[in-house]
Amino acid sequence: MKTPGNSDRTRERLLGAGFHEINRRGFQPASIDTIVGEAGVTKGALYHHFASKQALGYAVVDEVLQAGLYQRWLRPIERAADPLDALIGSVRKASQGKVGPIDIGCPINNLAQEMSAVDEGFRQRICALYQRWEAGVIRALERGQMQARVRRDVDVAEAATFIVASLAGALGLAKTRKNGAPLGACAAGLTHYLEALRPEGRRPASASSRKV
Amino acid sequence: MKTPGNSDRTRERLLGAGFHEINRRGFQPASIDTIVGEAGVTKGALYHHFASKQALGYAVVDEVLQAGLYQRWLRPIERAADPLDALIGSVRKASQGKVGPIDIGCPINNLAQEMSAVDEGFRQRICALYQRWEAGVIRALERGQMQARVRRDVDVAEAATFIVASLAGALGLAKTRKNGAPLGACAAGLTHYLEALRPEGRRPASASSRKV
Amino acid sequence: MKTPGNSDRTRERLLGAGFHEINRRGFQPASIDTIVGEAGVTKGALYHHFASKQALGYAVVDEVLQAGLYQRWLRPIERAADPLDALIGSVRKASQGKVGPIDIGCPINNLAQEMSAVDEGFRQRICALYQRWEAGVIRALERGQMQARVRRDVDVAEAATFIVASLAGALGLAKTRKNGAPLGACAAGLTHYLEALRPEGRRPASASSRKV
Amino acid sequence: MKTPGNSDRTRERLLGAGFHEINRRGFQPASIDTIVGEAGVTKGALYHHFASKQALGYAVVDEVLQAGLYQRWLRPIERAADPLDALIGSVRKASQGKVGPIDIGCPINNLAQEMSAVDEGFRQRICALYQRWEAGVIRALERGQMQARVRRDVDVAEAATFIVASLAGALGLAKTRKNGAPLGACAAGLTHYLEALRPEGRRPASASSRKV
DNA sequence: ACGTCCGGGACATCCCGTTACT
DNA sequence: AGTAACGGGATGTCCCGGACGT
Repeated sequence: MKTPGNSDRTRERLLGAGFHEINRRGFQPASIDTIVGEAGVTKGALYHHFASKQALGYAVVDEVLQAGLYQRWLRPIERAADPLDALIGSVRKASQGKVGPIDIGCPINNLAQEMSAVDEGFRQRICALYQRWEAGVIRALERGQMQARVRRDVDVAEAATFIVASLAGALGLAKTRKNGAPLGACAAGLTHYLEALRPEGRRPASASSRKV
Repeated sequence: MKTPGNSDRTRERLLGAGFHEINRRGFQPASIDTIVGEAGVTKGALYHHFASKQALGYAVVDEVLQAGLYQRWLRPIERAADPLDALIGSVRKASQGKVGPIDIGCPINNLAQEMSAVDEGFRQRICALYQRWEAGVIRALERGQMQARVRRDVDVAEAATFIVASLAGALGLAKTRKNGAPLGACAAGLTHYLEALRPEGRRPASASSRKV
Repeated sequence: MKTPGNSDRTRERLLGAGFHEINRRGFQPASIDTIVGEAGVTKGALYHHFASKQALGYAVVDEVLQAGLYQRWLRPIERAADPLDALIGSVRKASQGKVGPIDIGCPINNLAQEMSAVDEGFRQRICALYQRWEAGVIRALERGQMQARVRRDVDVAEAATFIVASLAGALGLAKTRKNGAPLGACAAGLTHYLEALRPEGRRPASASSRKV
Repeated sequence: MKTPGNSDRTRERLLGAGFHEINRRGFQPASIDTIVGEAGVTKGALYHHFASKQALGYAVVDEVLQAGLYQRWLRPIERAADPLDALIGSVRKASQGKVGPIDIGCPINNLAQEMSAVDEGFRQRICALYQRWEAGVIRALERGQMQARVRRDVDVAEAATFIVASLAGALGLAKTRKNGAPLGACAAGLTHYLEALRPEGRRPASASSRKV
């Protein structure tokens, strides 16, 4: 049980349980006892791997949230033939996903609201996460520009901020509403928004006659 | 000292201190002792006015947050000649406001992220708040339709959800970033978005040539 | 049980139990649980009266140790007809006292050795205690000078420091030895020492022929 | 790296770090983790050399404190031409030494106060140390008797106890006061004390006219 | 001879809410 | 309406020592 090879596994179990608890209750109310119980280890093990609850929280942001962000939002638009459609598609998929209490909501947004004003280390790490997110969206928009689906004069950084903000906001609303409808509204809204960013000629006439 | 009528003042001091602490630390980590200390009363007084910490939190949502929402986001668009411009104006004003740690961020969003999955009573109250917000935006959009600034076939409820989501998201981003830039991006984004909602003829040609 | 009148009694029970535990184990190893158990109250009560374990420790020094010092060492020499004899008498009495684990040893010295280098607040308080002790001895020596039992040219402050140091040291030795013999040796030693402080003529010839 | 012969060096590093920590914080609050950190080894190494924290403490007393006692207090009076002057000289030297937080104070006294009533093994070891100390002083007094500087009828064991007690007490006071003055007072006091132990004729007339 | 991982348990602190009292 | 004393319990942290591997 105490073989050195188990070390990494223990660490990951703790990260997983930590992420789960932080996501369910928030970081501050998250109980160390619950986390170690869920991970199936003792507090001695936790404090061997992490210097403090804060350090565990930081590691959750740096490793778990980062990986989740990439998996769920960045990878789908990374190599898609049409990055803008892929973006909208991700949102639509999220809106139809299981409405379980965990699948819904945005862990990054949760932590951001709770910890930004309380702990500078968290704030910086979450900031970095948002920037990674925006960077991914920026790349998607730039590829859209190359495909002539987005006007060249669009401030892609600003647009990316708006897109990420509306996504985070919709995920938050969905969590409170307990259903995916806000994400659907967000997908529709972003579709309209991107429409306004298209070159003149490519604005589809059909869109204006569809009920949205 | 115990003049009659002090009761209401005590209650409001408690609500104020409660709002302040909840906004600073979150509801769960907020300490009753700190709240009563800030309000300048003792715990007995608090528990005379509120049955529990939870009841105080509910009252903060129902009274303080509701009033703040109206003041900051609903009233400006209520009787404005051009409700859509008033909406964008509010966002722009928020983006330029003092970047103090309290002025920034959205108390509703904070509580929503923290408490939605934890306490059903909070969730419902915050839901009601969001619905009031959306209702106000819906009325603005409907008046926009009457002014022929918004197409008749637009699903105003869905649009309102999108607008509120992007606002809440941008306020959250601004809190994490510690500056109002995301709100600026949101204002710009919403401007573009509303543009796509306008009737064909009224789409300003100048907008498409402006750097945004 | 929760009447306001009980407040002082609870506080004193805590001080008593705190003194007891600090004296038995030392301040740092003293357990809050043991203290409250011995006092028959709960931790809530303790932290209502004292902000921290440190604050309790400070109060023990300021109140309990101070009172004990006065009772055991200062009052006996305060109004004695012959202050020097009273001083020696106190030491002799201590050397014959019950050799229980508590009666022996010097609580002040205990705390001094443990905490002087660790906590500045303790150091200052213990310093003040020692100074009170020396002040009492100084007054005794000055009265000895007026009674022509001590030479006028003796540096009474220095002598008082030496006397207090030898007392504290002997009490410490007695604690380690688990018997009062070191105090007897101290009484004998101080007798000799004071002899050397007497005016020429008053040096008793008999003393030099006694086995000491 | 694991050259043979490193074992002893590791042991001594642990003893050194153990002594340092015990002297700084006391034995009970001393942290094994801090000790091994300071020694630059890991806990595995410590528990290979010592069965427990207690065993390390015992070894510190038996080896480090014993050596320090000999070096600082016993050797100077062992072969001195005039052992009594050498004794006083040692005290005076200590009173003028660097007033660093470590140079001052008496490690034996520290441990004695903390552990005598708590751990019988410590008590016995410290007792043995004190007895070694007294034995050294006894030999010095006996040589003083042979040099006719001390009366033959003096109880040298009792006198040695008094001298050691006053030394330990003065060292303790010096630690609390954070300066060497108590040691100066002790040197002066012991000078007077030894004066009273001299044979009649050898009592220097000059001493009684000096301001002391 | 010594490093790593981790178990079991104690520690000081804080917190919410109640009771007796004014 | 408001206060002070206090109960019962949970929290994050740390700590000693042992099991295991090299």
